[in-house]
Amino acid sequence: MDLSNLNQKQREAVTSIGGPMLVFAGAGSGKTRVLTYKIAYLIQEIGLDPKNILAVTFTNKAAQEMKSRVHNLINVPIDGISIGTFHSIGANILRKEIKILGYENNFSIYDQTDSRSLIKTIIKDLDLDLKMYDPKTAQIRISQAKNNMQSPDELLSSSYNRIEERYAEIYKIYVNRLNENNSVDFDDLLVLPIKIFQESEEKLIKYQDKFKYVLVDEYQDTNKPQFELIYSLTKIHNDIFVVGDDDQSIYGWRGADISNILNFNEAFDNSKVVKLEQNYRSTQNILSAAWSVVSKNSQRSDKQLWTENEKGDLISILESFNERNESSKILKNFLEVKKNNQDSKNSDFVVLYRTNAQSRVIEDEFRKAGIPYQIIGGVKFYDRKEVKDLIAYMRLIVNHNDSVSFDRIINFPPRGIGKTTLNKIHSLLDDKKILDVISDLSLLDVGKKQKKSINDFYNLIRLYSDKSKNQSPSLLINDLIHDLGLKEYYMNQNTTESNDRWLNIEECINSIADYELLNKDTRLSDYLQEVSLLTDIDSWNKQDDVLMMMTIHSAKGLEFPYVFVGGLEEGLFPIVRPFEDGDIEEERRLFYVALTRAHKKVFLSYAKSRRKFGGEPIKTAASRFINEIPKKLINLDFISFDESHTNVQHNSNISIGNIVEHKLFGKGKVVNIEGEGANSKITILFFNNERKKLIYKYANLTILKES
DNA sequence: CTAAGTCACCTTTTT
DNA sequence: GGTGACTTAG
Repeated sequence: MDLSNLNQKQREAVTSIGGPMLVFAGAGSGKTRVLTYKIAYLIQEIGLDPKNILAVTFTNKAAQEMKSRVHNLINVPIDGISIGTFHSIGANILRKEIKILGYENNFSIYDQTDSRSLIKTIIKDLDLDLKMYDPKTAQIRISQAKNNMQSPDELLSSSYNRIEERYAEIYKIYVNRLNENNSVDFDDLLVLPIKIFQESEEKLIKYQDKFKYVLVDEYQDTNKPQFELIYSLTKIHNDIFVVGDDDQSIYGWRGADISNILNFNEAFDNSKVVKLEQNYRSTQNILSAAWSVVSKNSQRSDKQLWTENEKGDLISILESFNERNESSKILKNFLEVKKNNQDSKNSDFVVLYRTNAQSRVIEDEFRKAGIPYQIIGGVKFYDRKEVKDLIAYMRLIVNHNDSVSFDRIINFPPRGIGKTTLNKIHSLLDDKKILDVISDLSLLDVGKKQKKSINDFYNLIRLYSDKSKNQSPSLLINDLIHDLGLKEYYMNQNTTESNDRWLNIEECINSIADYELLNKDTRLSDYLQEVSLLTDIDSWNKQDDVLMMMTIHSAKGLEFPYVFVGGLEEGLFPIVRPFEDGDIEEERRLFYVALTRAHKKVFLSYAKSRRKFGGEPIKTAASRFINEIPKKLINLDFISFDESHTNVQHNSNISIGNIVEHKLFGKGKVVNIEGEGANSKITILFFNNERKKLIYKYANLTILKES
């Protein structure tokens, strides 16, 4: 195999076979190349069968790309390889083995919304107050417990008050309900395979034997179950190869444990470490800026990127009056770069931001200018109501236990089944399948009309269930939509909104057809699994010449010649939450990730005031991260004040983050300010955890500490 | 039971 | 400025 495209370190990583290896791969150091060559090398030079390789990537898209790159390198079919995200690999294992745990292999995969609505039902069933026992909090607690691999009983015994105990109780019921619904949530996709391996030595050996070589990308963002999974799979043969960069660890908030990478050689005996420090992506100036920022972090492995690339442009700072102004400056600079670089394409540019909410204003500006763009993230296609409704039909057709989907569609489109009737159905549930409950309506005490429509619904689902055994998903869905009269339903409303909804249904039909084309002999359940694990980024077509907009989290692993980062303001990036020392080091790593996406040029932008929730503008200050970049790397010419807007009043000396005292309510922290001056409304989170909104001029606050 | 209208909370980040 | 939960009139 020709390895002349690799530098010496990369070659070492590729050719050193056997035993655990950790590759510290800095941003732009050829990490993907190393992984691709490694897989190709294992197949071609070592003679490993592709089906004995497990490769974990961070997105499904990355998996697809890796597969085709390896194929291009060695020209041998590698269809047998197991490659995908942790979640999709977990799902595939469960499809085959979940019977051991008392589920059927046609299980549904619940997303966050589905799982939250199940939790909500449970809290209501327990007659608990939804204000006191918040479904969202419960969901977070449960997810954390699962990611710590804590059982409901373990959570219960570690609870320190009544409320926490209740959450543990909700957790316990939730686990049972999922099981009764023959459904799993996202966390289960990681945790249940581990459980199978714990309970069945035979299965564990089977998979240890199958996955003779295990490779993991973005290792710095693995969490406890993910570590556990690969640890148990590789325990015997020890052939594990991981690639990562602790400086790019940005998923701590969802349980990713940076110590997985920092302590790799303690977990895996006799491991080797290779550091890739030569960067091929960015200019020297960008790298120096990135370095000056991330080196402020205390918890990091020792390494420093270097490059042979030219110094390049300085980093430009764009200062704006407000978020609208910011958007137009981004647009203006985009147009200018394009003008000065005639061969640059729209797709050479990306606009990054900390939160999805920031995209709207920027989007407006580019739409008005007629620049084609695509937004990744935000409200996902498969999260839309109409799409979820359709998916719920498919799920119930496949899985008759799925009560969450049942509840969703029993009265959609409206067929006269209300809350009362639904409650009566649920009271007959016991441990039956939800669909079987309505197979016999003699026990159900509801009106004639209701009975008729429930019965029609039952027959419809049964009919399509039978059809699904020998009809292709796309034909099936077309018929179903026709039978439900969905087109008429949306068209009759004849609003822009309902028209949009119908278009989304059509897009959904297309996506099924596409999926069918790419995957022979697809069953409905395959498509459903695909859909639940798909993210926006997976559907991004790189061929399209469009400018991209996305959060920095979504941009992980991507690169662009020109990068704009918007909203570099204290409180937004880095984001800070009252009474919680948010992880500033993780925010800094996020900023590092943002900078290192760029090949040629970075624009950092901030606004001096910004609206939140469409409310009054709030004064904002430039992000500390901007000040962490040495002045010599910054192009100050780009700082321009908007003269027309300089007469802003800023007479109140109170600002977000101040600790204040109120005569009546005591001490608290300012978390929000709406408006300016004496009439501004100050939101204060008092130390007794009460939140109050006060008018500044009446509140008579004493500022105890400036933030 | 439905549809239309009001309200509260929201925004970190995602598989 | 958007969503989902709750309310109220038919």
